[in-house]
Amino acid sequence: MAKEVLTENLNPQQREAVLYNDGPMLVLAGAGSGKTRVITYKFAYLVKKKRFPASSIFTVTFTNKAADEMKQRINLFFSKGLKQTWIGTFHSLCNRILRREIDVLGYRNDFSIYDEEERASLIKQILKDFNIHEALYKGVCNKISLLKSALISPEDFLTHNNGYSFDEKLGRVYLRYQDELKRFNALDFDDLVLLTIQLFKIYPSILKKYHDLFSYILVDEFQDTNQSQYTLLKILASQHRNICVVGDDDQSIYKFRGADIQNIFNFKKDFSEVKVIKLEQNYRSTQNILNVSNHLISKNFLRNDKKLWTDKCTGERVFYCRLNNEEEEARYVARSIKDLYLKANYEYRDFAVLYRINIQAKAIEDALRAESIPYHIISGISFYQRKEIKDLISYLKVIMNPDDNVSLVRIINSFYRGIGNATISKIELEARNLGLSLFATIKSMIRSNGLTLTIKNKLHDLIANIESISSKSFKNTADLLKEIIDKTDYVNRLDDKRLQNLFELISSAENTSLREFLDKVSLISSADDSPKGNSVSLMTLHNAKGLEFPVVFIIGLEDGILPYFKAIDDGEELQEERRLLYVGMTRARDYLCLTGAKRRKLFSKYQDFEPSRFLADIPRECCNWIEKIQPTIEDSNDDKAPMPPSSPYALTYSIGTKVKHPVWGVGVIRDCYGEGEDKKVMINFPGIGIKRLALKFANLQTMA
DNA sequence: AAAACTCCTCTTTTT
DNA sequence: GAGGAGTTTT
Repeated sequence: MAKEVLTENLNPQQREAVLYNDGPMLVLAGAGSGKTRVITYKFAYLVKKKRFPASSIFTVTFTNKAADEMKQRINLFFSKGLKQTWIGTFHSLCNRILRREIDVLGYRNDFSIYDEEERASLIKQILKDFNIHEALYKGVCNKISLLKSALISPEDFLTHNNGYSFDEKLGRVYLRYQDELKRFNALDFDDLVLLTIQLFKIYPSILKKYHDLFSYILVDEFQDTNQSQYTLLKILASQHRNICVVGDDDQSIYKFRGADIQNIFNFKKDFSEVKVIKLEQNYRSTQNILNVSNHLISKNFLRNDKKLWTDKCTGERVFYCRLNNEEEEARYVARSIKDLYLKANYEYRDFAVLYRINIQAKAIEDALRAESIPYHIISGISFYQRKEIKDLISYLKVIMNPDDNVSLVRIINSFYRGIGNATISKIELEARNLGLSLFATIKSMIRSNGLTLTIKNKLHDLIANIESISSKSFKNTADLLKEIIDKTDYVNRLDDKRLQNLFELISSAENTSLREFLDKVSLISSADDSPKGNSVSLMTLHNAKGLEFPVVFIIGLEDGILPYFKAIDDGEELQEERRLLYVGMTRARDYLCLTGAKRRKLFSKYQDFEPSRFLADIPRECCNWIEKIQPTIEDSNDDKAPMPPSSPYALTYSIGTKVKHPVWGVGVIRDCYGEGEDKKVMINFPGIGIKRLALKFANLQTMA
């Protein structure tokens, strides 16, 4: 049975946001204020009550995870489920449009999509050609991406600088990069949005088609849009002006990737008739946590003022503890986790440790391991970025789009070893001379005589394999992948673990066409990072956005770490660091614990750190403020977790022991206290809860 | 193709 | 001061 659109389930502001649909609306949604709820209800309301076709609502977010969650929650309102919808990320929705329309822009619709790595290898190649130090590629990639997200074309960029500066060179690299992408029939992530804009600007008739198709635009995480994304939204909304954007300027933490917080303020100017709604009721955190967070963020200037409130209780005080060094900090965190785990009714999955930079995780890992606390790290490295996976995907890309030189070179290097860079350069030079693709050039060079026989044989294999695979039709992409593996000796060089990954890739390719599969793997980065097992989560503050945990630790509250030293001299960046801390704090439901170290190792040398300047922005009366700083003497025994087992009882019933109780069944000992006859245990019985029992009467049985 | 050497960086990373 | 990437040497 489909869920009803019951607006009584919403608070007044949420309801207003759902019911209002006479033009542009800006919903300023504070952390934990139910913004996804508003978007899903609004979607359902528009379709069920206002008779908008579901396929006419362009609903856009930033991550696949968010898009999937939204789809799922929207589908609950429709008994049959929706089939044709436009709910997705900017990139996936643009991709969908471009796959249909791109031919007018001089690309074929079997274009490849390049990720960071492929972009980097193309840029490296260009730098080499231009005799520019190749090691600069990272900075060049970044700058080009920022230019593209700011809608500055190579031509614009070249005309706006006037000398032989570095920018002049950068401009020429940028120009060449775009030309090469087109020659390879490839788009990078930025192009997906950029070319969609171009398409609409150059071809009004195509724009008309999509104007007629989309009658409402819903945008999530609007504060994270860059200029090109916002431009696309403006173009799409220009006719009917039915656009609702939801966001929170206080949670804008992706400036370094081009996100422009200014878009929130521009929205009010560009759509002067805008209706602004603030969602300030928070359904997540205790009052203490909100007090602390509100105070902190209020120190930022240039923001839409908001004050989160809750009808939850005051809750525990926010902890702040400063320790001597990173090891002690980590030990403090680990022991606090264990302590809370044992004393309160929390699972390990209820805890998160958040940090500014990835290297901070190391000390925490060591400490958690020492306390045998299970944990997992949520990081950016994904399944699809592994070498063996990307090699296979490159093979698929060449099969779909033989002009894709970056992928072709990659598969030559990984599948047809023995062909070195010298040979590849020779072929590339020839390709330029002939004005042919690399693939066609290789074909012609096999027949000419400028190469050794061994190399010719390898190249012949390459061409023959690709052509034979391309000419066959496969039931699905899994079979295609198997064929590639059969025809090459690639798998012989892989160890078991990598082989296992390949099997996983193959099974994920069942039931999809080549095109679908490549779109999926190109536009997904992190392969479903759903929390593995019941363990503590470790992640950067950036990765924590959108999540929530009952207990949150934020470590490294030091000037130089948070705020990071590179951001300290720049007012804008300092504000972003403050927002980063704010995002971290507002992840917490019940407990928030901040820690810092006096001394830590950074860049392989010990340095002293002052407490974070942000600590001055939070009200102490909401906190428990502890400084565990010992000048020199190693003295860490006074803060050991409360569990030193010494009596015979404690030995048999030490923490973690599985026991069986005649009434409650099997449980795990969480705490053990008291002496002799009065000894009591605290036991967590799964599904029943925590019981405190006197050991004398409990009648426990130890289990293996 | 592996080994040795040198140089460089050292923040965060939705697609 | 470690670790990665690129380059040169064997």
